[in-house]
Amino acid sequence: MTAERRYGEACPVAHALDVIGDRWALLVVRELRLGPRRYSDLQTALPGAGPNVLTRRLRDLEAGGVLTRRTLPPPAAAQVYELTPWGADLEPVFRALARWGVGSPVPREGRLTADSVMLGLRTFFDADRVPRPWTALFEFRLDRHVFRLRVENGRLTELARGPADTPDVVVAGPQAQVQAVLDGAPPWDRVSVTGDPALLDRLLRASRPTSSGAPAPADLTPGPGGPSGT
Amino acid sequence: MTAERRYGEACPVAHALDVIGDRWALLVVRELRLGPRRYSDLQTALPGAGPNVLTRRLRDLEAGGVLTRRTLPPPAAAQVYELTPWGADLEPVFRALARWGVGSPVPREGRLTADSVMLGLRTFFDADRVPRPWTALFEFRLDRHVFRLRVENGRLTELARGPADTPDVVVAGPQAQVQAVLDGAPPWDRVSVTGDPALLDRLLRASRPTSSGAPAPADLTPGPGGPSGT
DNA sequence: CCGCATCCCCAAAGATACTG
DNA sequence: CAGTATCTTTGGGGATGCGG
Repeated sequence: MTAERRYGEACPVAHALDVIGDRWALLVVRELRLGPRRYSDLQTALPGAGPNVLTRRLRDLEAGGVLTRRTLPPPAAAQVYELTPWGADLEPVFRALARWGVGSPVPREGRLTADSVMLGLRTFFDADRVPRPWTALFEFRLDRHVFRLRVENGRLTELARGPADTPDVVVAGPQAQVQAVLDGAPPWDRVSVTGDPALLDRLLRASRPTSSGAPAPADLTPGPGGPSGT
Repeated sequence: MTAERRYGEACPVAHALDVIGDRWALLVVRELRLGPRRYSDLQTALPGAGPNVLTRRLRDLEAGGVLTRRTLPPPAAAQVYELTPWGADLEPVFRALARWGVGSPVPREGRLTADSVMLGLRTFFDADRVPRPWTALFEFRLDRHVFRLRVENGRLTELARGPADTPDVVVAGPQAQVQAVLDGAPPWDRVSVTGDPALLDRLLRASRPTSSGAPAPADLTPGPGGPSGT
């Protein structure tokens, strides 16, 4: 009998870490924030985690009540992992962590999963930086990954995988270049923006990370500091 | 060159986890939330972490910019660890984690550090559940640990280690029993409440964890579900 | 193919002893 | 008091393989 690898504290924080504190655990959850995913999706999204570790984390998180394994109905009998309601309640934790992470003194560098790029828009979206009654529907295509994002009455009401129905704006291109656009750079050679670019600009202004809760600088300076990333 | 034990993602969440995602790291930070502590304080607060692990975490967190090691001025030349401003910015992360953790389907059990008990009051304090212009000064003594807690105009403005100056209420006793009182149980045999008990009751009503952001149930039911813990 | 299970190896964590 | 040294144990990274 191993000496219980948990913290063994009644503290809610320690308890939370017992559930989502293991390596890769929270990143697995992140990849489920935009909807169910299959094992292989997670594998490609998190190449650093070997199959054994990934399986282990999925089992642990399932036992912990964070996610469930569901086998899709017979026609396409694939199995997917999805967050439980309690797992979905981790949203504020992601917001807090992401907002803290962007304030890091050391620059962050490396890859970004497509999900992570899109989640950055949601994490840093600030309703106060947008005209009161504003409604728009966006579609983003990062390589093969397609997302839709809806703003209704100045609130970000939907961010999900899959195409949008009659979008106002479609942004499409290689992930790295779409990322650059979301970070404030002008549309590049291989990025196409279909529809009103002003709508996109408005969205990006509302989604720029700010160090505090303070309003963002008025100008959209390119380079680092964009919303890219959860 | 080892294969870099970090996630290697530009995602702010992954980056945050690179800094505070290692085992014990966040609990070390928790123990510094109420002010500087010495190595031995941390050791007794986190007995599960061996001295080697503790030292490692402290060095890592220092390198990560979360805390600093400071040697107190000559008279009492002890060295203490304390949070940097950026480290102190982890407050919202603790709030989010703690509020998520209390919603766990599996009951949490185990010890609680004295700091953790007191931090629960701050984490779950809700200004909306308190009369608008309310001011009070509390002192809590859990075994040898002394804390002061100040409410000014309905806001929790101070929670720190050390005695209070002319407190309105003093709660003192063995930690386990003070904990029970904070969780809603009536004062036990060895817990003394000096001053107006109604003030304490008012504080505890404002600090009960709620599953959502919803108002707490009107009655103070004893048993599990108290504010105990970060 | 997809969804893992198995194996090997090394780096971190746990435990204990000891030292400036 | 504030760690370092040492040893053992565990978990994670990486590759390969296998059944449905």
